[in-house]
Amino acid sequence: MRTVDPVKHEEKRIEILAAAGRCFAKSGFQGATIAQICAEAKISPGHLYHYFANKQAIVGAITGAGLDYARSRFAAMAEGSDPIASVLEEVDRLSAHNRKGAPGVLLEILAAAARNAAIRRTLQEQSQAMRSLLAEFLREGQARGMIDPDLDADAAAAVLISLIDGSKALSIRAPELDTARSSKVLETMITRLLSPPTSKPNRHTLS
Amino acid sequence: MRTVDPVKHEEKRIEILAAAGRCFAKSGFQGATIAQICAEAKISPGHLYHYFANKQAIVGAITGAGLDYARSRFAAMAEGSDPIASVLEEVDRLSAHNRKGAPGVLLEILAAAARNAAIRRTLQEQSQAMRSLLAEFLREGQARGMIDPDLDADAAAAVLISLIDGSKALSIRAPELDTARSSKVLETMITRLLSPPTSKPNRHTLS
Amino acid sequence: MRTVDPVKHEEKRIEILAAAGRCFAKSGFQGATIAQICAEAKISPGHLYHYFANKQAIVGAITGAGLDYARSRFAAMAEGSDPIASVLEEVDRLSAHNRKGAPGVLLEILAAAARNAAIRRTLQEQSQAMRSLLAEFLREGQARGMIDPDLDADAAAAVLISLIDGSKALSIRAPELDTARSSKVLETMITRLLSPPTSKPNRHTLS
Amino acid sequence: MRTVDPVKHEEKRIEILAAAGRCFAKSGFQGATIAQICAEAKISPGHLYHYFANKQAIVGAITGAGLDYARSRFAAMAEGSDPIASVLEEVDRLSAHNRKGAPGVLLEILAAAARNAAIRRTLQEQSQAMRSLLAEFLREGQARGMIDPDLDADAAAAVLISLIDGSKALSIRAPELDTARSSKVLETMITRLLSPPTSKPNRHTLS
DNA sequence: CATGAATGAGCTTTCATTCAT
DNA sequence: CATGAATGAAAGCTCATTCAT
Repeated sequence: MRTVDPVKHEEKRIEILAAAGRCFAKSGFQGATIAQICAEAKISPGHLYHYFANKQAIVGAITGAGLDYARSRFAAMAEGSDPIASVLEEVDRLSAHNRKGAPGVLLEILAAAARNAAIRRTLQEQSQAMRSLLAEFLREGQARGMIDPDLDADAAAAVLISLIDGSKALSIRAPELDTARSSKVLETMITRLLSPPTSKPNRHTLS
Repeated sequence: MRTVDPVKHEEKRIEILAAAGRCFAKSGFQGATIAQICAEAKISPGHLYHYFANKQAIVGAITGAGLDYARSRFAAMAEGSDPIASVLEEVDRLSAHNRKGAPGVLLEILAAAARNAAIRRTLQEQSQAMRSLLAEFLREGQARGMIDPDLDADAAAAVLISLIDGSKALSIRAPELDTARSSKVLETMITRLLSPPTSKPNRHTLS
Repeated sequence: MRTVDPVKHEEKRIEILAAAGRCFAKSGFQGATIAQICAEAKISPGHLYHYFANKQAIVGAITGAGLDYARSRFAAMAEGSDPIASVLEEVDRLSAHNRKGAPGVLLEILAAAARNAAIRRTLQEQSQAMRSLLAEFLREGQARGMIDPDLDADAAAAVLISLIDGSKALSIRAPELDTARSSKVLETMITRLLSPPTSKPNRHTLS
Repeated sequence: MRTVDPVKHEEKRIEILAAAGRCFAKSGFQGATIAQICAEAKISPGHLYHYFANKQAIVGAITGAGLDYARSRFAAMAEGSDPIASVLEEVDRLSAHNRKGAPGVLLEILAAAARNAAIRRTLQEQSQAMRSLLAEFLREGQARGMIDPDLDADAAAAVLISLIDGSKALSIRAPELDTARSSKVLETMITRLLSPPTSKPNRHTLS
């Protein structure tokens, strides 16, 4: 009788998620209210429940989307020819949002994951996927002699990912800090970690 | 008949804070309720307000105490003779709690700081103090030729601190990961960052 | 599907105000609880806050409405031809409620105004408006030779208004008193105050 | 064993009542808290309950004391030779406090009496006593030809007392008003009400 | 006498969620 | 599809009162 256009439905859903994302970034998962999200998305509270079963579902979707994005970035990374440069670029890009003073929703997700099993599971699945991608990329680099062959690729991938989390924290801990300077240290650190022992050209990042 | 024992009062206060800390770790700052904290501390809701003006004050005290602890660790660090070894030890100690699966309250503080000005201020003050301590320590190491003299000490200190935040995140993202392996990468990374360029003894950390 | 009927909303608002008025008259501004008002209005506690931001707003609306009514009566007064008769009629009408034993909310407003700046302001604005109306009415009477020209019209207006407050108090102090007798004295008093000195027909009010 | 000095006990009781009176004047009967009263009286909450069974008892005592004072003033009145002058003086004195901007606790009592049976009873007993005193005084004046013999003494007494309530209200409704001017109207009004019809010397109050 | 720690019922207010229209 | 009125279960917090010391 009524043709529910699934495309339109999906579009609206995404629109609501975007609004929710803005609210979550501003007020946190618990702090943001359904009313706030509805106002931002310009729909009524009742209508929201046509798209999401409850608030938790919105949080879950945002969490998934946020992590999906990060993972997609990592997938794109595998295409570069210089593995270290690719990693640097990616880390830089993902911590770039910090410069705006908006820490985004990542810290919120991490804190929520510590308490909420569903979020935790999503986070861990996405993290594992990212880690696999990155580790594989590092191993390829090792095979090509461009990355320190002694490095534990899996563990190194995990640590590199956690650097991004750390850089989000850094933007809150020290907003007054010159991001150029801290980025440079970050790059030096990653470069020195990944570079093969004999080659020392990476030292140039400090000069 | 007369004097209130201020010692007893302080003891009770600390007892309540401990209970609150447990609740916050379990449910988050917003998720934990006054009733929950009171039950955990075995006092009545009304009585809690003899010790704290409001919930925010409890959050503030917990935040302050948690950060104080971290800072006190950094102050102790300055006493070691080998600066790199001292840094490694401290980073290790502060991310050690992760192994228990209890991420503690640090991620909660970071997420809360993004939205709450009072918490943010506390966090930033403590962070700055820690950064100063650590930067000074690094500079001394540079003067003694034990740390790369080209390193931007202030920025390096900031990044090192954020590594701890990252390691907390890591413990949630990948609890299944062997902490020994990730710790080793972490140590390698720090060692290579801090070591002076000519000396290559630090490479041994991988072997 | 669409428009909120603003008429219905306003009707409900008035309904709630009426319920609140009954509760305030029974229990006072502080004594009446939100739960009590909701029960009286047959709505849920949460729903009340769709119509009023907080309890104070309800008190303010009741205060405003109560005083508006009194002022509207004074405005109507200016139409009589015999000024003294008009004043008597109005004073009588406004203290008439007392006979039911229900003192209404006026004394509550007066007591609250002594401590609450917002209520005080409303009360004073309304009082000033009433006083201006009444003073102007008296001055017209003086011009027409029907009111004692030596009378300070502004001060007399203020005193006449306070007579109504006093009559509310009287109904509580002495409910057993014959209202006909006290009303007669009140009328005599007002008549003798307002009448021009030479004419003595006003004395008849006692006979 | 322990000699409870009943004099000291009574003194303390009065001290507490004075403190309570200040708090009630500032915050109202419901608004003032036991803690506030204790702070003002410089005693502990527990100790307060050695002197009063509960808060209601304090309110009752304050109510009684406040009304006692007013009644005592009326008793003193009976000694003057010119009855009208005595009444004027008394009304003036009792509304004098208003000039300080402090409306005192009378309006609070009136509002409370509308809802609380115990307070109402106290108020009505005291009011009746005052009314009897004043009515008798007026009757004596009538016998001596100094007060209008046609006046209903009882009702007039009631109305005169309510004038004082009204003047308290006036001080809140119109604090900006010149008290000298309103007092003068008040005096004129009372004088004209009470004066015997033939004598017209009272008119001088306006000149 | 005197203290203040302790209680717990009850207050105002918020908010995810439902449902008649 | 879409609305927003309506619900009601908490939440944080207050405060009169009690009681061990």
